[in-house]
Amino acid sequence: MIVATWNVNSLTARGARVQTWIEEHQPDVLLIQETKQNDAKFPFADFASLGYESAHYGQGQWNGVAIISKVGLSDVRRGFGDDDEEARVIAATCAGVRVYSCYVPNGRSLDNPHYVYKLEWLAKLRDVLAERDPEVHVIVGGDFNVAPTDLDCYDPSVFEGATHVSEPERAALRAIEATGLVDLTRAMHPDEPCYSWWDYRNGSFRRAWGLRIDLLFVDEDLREKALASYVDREARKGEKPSDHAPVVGEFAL
DNA sequence: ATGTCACAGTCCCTGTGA
Repeated sequence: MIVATWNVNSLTARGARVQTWIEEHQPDVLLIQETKQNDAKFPFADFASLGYESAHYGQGQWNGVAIISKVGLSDVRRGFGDDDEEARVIAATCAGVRVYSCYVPNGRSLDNPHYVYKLEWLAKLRDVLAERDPEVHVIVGGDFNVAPTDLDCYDPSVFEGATHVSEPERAALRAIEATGLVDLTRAMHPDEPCYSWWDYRNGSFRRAWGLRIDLLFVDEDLREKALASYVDREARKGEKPSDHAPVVGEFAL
């Protein structure tokens, strides 16, 4: 089973590239973030023609998360069931695995109310995951907008006093892991940076100025069944790329 | 740090968010 997560930075702008990537990589499940669409615009038919069912939680101009699957898609849940109006999380069951597509708030700056929202959002995600059925496999993927350790950041000195690397954000990720989840890419590549995002500005990609902020958290049994995890840097190259590359996990299921 | 991109509004530019 191949599961990937990809922040596409507008599915409207990225539709053709996303379709090509799916055709070439044939993921069983793709977790998408930042569709920036409402349901009326979401390309359900295009994905269906490739053999995928889709579930979308869209909002329009901002945010928007989706799950597409060719191994079944049921029990879809949108949001946390609270009064948050931002479309940042969708869950579904695919081939018996509970999968989540998450777009964690950016935070903007440490003194911004959006940073508080980010920490509260991550705490809510932890609470949802803490209450899950331990008998069911789970994959929580997405753009977490947090680099878990300094290895996940090309130059920690540049990020002093900034979001994405602060201790409270990293503690929030550890709290999620403490529910029994493993950061798959890091578990399989303990020493390589494995960046997944590069700023569009400054030639960041060619200079390798990246962050690893797109993550796949899996339960401990799935980690044992994992065959590979990698970032597809090719998808960051060429015409009109997203600023994020897909992160892939492969499992013997 | 800032060499970009995408969006909406009201247009071929500006503000916002990332």
